[in-house]
Parts: sequence; C-alpha cells; structure tokens
Amino acid sequence: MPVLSDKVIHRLTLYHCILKYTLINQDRVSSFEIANLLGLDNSQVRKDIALCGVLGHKKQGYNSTELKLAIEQKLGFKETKEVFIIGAGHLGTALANYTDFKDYGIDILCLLDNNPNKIGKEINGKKVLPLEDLQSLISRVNTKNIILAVPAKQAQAVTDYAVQCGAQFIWNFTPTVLKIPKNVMVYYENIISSFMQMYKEPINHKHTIFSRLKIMKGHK
Amino acid sequence: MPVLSDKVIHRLTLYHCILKYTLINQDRVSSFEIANLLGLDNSQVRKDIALCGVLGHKKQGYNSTELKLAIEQKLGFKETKEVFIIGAGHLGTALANYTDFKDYGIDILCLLDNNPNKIGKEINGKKVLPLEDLQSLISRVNTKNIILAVPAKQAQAVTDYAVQCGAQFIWNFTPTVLKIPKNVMVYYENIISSFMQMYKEPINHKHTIFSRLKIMKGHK
DNA sequence: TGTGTTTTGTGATTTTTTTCACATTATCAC
DNA sequence: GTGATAATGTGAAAAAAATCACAAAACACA
Repeated sequence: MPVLSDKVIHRLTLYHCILKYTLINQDRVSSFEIANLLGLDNSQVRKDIALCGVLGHKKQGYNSTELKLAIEQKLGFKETKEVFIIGAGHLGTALANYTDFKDYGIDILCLLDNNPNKIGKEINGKKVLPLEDLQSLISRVNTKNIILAVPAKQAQAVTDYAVQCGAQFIWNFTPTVLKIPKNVMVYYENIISSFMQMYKEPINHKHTIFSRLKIMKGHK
Repeated sequence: MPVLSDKVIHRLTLYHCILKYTLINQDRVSSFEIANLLGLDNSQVRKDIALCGVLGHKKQGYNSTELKLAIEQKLGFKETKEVFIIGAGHLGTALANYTDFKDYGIDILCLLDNNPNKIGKEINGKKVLPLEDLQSLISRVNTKNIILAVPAKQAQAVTDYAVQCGAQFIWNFTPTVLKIPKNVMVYYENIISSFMQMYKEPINHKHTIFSRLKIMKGHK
C-alpha cells in the first residue's frame, strides 16, 4: 500500500470537512460537487477517493457516510495521538482550547512552561506544568510528541532541552527552522509561509493586498 | 516574471526563517547549509534562490543580508497588508497577539465578534467591535480582507454575512470548506490537514503516534 | 604560479502530479 | 421497456517539480 502524498492528504482532509460541515444533510455526494467547492478537477477528486478504497455509484455519486468513514480510517482520525504542548502563551492556550483536535484523535496531555505565573493554572482542563517536568513526563507517559508554541527567540533553546529529555517529534508552530539531531523529526507549521503562499507577489497599494492572489481553492 | 509556486514560496519563507533565527550570526550561507537544515536537495535551494535574483559567490555561498532582503522583497514582507479578524475567541485572540505578523507586514486592524461580553475589550491594543460594524468598517477603511476564526459550526453563516458586507478575501482558520461566490477568495489554513500530512498512516499503538511519519523537513 | 577543493548555476533527466478524454453503467423520465 | 443522461473509473497525455550531473569559477595553500 503506497503512502499517500501530502497533497492527497490535504485534499482528503478537505473532502472530510465538506462531508462534516458543508454538505452535512446530503447522503450522497458527487465528485463534481466536491471539485466545485474546492476549485479542483473532478477526476482528481475521484482518483483521491479511489485511494481510500471507496466505490461510487454511477449517476449517483458516493455515499457520504461511507466516504466520510473511509477517509477517517485512511487518515487515522480515530486513533489517539497524545501530545505535550510546550508554551502556555497565547498560541499554546489557543491550541489547548482547540476543541476540534479531539475529533481527529489529537489528545493534549498537558502544557509546559517556565513562567512561574502560568505554572499550576489549568487551560481547558489541562494542567500547566513546569518545563523541568518534561523528562519525567516523557518517560512516565511514554509520549514523545511535542507541540512547540514558544516565542521564536526561545524556540531553539527549548527544542534543545526537549530533545535532551527524549522528545522525538516536534510540531513546530514558531516561525523558525530548528537544528535537531537526525533521529528527531520536525514538522513546520508556518503560518507566515501559508500567508505568503496566498499573497504571492509584491504589490503597492496597502488596501489591495490580496489582489494578486493565487486562487488556491475555491474558484477558477 | 512568472508567479512563484506555492512550494517555492513555502521554501523561501523557511530560508528566510533560517537567516533570521537559525544562522543569525553568519554573514554568508551556502545552499548546502540550507538544504541540510531542511532536508532538501541543494540544487533545489540554489534554483529557488535564483528566482529571487540573487547571485552567489563560488566557493563562498550567498551573502546572508542580501539574500534575506531579496526574499523579503520577492515575497512582499515589507508591504502593509491590513486585515480584520472575525472571532475574538481563543484562536482570534492568539492571532491578534501574534507578534510575528508585523514583521511580515500583516496589520490587524481590529477584531469583530457577536458576543456582548467580548465587545468593547481590547486585545493587544486592538478593539473588539460588534460584527454588525463590519459593513461600515469595510467601506470606511477599504480593506476587504478577513481572517475567519470562529467556531466551525458558525463558519458558513459568518462567511455569508462577511461576503454580504463586501469581504473579498477570507483566510479561513476554521476546519471547514466554505461556499462562496466566484468573486470571493478563500484560503484554507487547515491545521488538521497539516497534522494529517505528518501523521501519514493509521497505526495502532497510541504512544507511537508519530512513528510512521513522513520526514517532511529536517532530516533524511 | 599551480593544484585541489568548494560551491555556484544550470541544462538534462526522472519522477510526480494534474488534466484530459472517454468507455461504461445505473438511474430516471416517459 | 427504451433512450437520454449523469456520474464513475481509469488509461494516456501534459505539466510541474525534483533530482542528477557537471562545467565553471573562486579561493586556499603550497
């Protein structure tokens, strides 16, 4: 079974969102509907769906429930994925409060911070613990997954510490590139980069900011 | 001048982050260093850089300052881009507090919400105004760019209202796909999709969550 | 001055992704 | 029933992206 490419995963997740929210009261959905909502080619939608092993019905499209479940299965939404958040600032707090995570199996165990004013607090039922506890937490709970949500300037130092404590995987929400040993993995969640992808080309007038956008999804 | 592809923009933004934080005290940088930090092919780095019009020096690499400025220029970091945030919940608050935005020219004018408890407050010096003010704000300030940071269930209704008020561009932070008229553009900032891109394949043990990861960036 | 090494810049090739095109078939209208 | 239609599924073609490979230049150092 070939591993799905990033692009396919991104699109499948969006198809799932469509089934979950946009076309919630339809029990059938066609590749044309999905393609139109996202500005894609309809045959591409069909090929993506075929990768999930779902068969459609001629003249009727796909069964929404079946497709939704198949995507969840294929992408592993129902499997629990435990994570620590490092950084209990605005971003860490927002992530700890992000209720949608649990629909996708992402389980935030607790937050860690080195600010004494924050330690001991609870955010959405999750404790804020001192960063020094990381090592014992990692060994006790056996979860080596970190969401990094600290200020950019501290990102490298905190990463060095987390790696030393045994962190194996870092989902980096800071706009930095980290130096890490080969056995550790980083995934860059770079909001700025996303923004720039839509902004595309330097333009002059401050009010027409988005005027030279790439039409990523939505409309041709 | 061809428009840069998303992938190139994403990589250039990461190169910029490297110059800004990771290799801050080096005044020269080679394509090999950048490629190693990000797990890329070094010739790809050189081709990306060539798109910014920067010439390197044989045996020495690129001038860091020159490269950094060229990326900023090419991607338009220094141009002001004004935006309204709709939704003053945890996510909207985090975005309003995201100090890095201003380094990239993103200027948040104010937040809008329909919760009376939130209206009138200030978040990082930005006022929270009633959602009903959107129409007059858009026409007064002539900025038609919206960051959508409301709960998923309200995303479509709020979008419909924003579009009616004249919104032209929506940076959608909710995990939903929106129905919008052809003249409006949406860019999906789907955190879940990013997560799933790194998570790749369904696996069984909850603690080994990230074990089948795609090594997106960082290491080969 | 000459030799070896490092690093750029870029054509050529390969791989991946997207788009096109169309045969096939289930359903609906009549 | 029968014919028209709307959808799927999928090979083939085209486009885009990544990788390879190497000439050329600049520097280090003898």
